Amino acid sequence: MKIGELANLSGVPVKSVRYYEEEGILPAPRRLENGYRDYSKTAVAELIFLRQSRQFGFTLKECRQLLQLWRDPNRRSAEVHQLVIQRQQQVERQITDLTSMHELLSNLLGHCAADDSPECAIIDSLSERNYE
Amino acid sequence: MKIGELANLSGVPVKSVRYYEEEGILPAPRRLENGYRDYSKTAVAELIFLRQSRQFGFTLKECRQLLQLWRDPNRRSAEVHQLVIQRQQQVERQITDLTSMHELLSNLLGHCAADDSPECAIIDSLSERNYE
DNA sequence: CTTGACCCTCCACCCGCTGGAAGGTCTATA
DNA sequence: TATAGACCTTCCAGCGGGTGGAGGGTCAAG
Repeated sequence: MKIGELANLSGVPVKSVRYYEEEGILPAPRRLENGYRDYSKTAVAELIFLRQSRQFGFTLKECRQLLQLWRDPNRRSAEVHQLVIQRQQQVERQITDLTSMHELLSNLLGHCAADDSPECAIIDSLSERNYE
Repeated sequence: MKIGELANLSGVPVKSVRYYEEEGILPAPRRLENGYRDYSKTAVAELIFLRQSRQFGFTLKECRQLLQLWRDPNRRSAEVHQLVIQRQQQVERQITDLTSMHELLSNLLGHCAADDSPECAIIDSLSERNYE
């Protein structure tokens, strides 16, 4: 199968497929006589796995590890678990940070008249030298 | 004042100050006879404002707008308010997305034995063609 | 014989910096 | 006076994770 079909079946753009190959995340496929890349069904599965992993916010580096575990019939599921735990903790941190940011933004908004006058508590607040 | 002192007073790295100038977010300062950049107190205030805005997750483009409003004595506070509202909505979206991601990760983790065996519900789950 | 849909490689760009090379300038000290 | 060290300058490269486009080759249908 050529790269276009692979892209269709996996839901990963052609450009990204070539990028993943370049980055060594996917193995270079064999080539047809005319130089076109020729993929097997395995590649479809790998790319679906990759796409899903990316959707969970794993970096390409982490995806590479996950993919290696995916390929390895002797993997220890604890290793996979560990990677996912790490990712989850990162997500938790991000949520915490964004939540406090949201609160701060609410505070700012609460003190702004939001009218035609130039007085603006938001501007004033952002001018203060906090958290240095 | 030279760029190092400005950096110290504002809490913005020297490299970033030059970058902001290059990007047209900060005006180019006058130069000393030896070619060194020479800043006024205003620059300190601008950079503090910029740093705070960045901490709230505004892009540099948005920071440029905010800074223009900051400088403009005839600004309408409604404009500032609008930018902040937009940012807050973005934060809300991010939190929503991360929260559902967190939930999905929890599901994955719940079904994984996390031991020495290769069977792994996480791997299986990531291999499925969901949400296509 | 041409059109259009593919495919190829290579280079540039996005954002928001950060690091480093290679060099100039200024002050303090031996 | 020489030199060390702390500054400052410009320019170029790289991060992650792609995306867009130029400039070309290949193939099947009409």
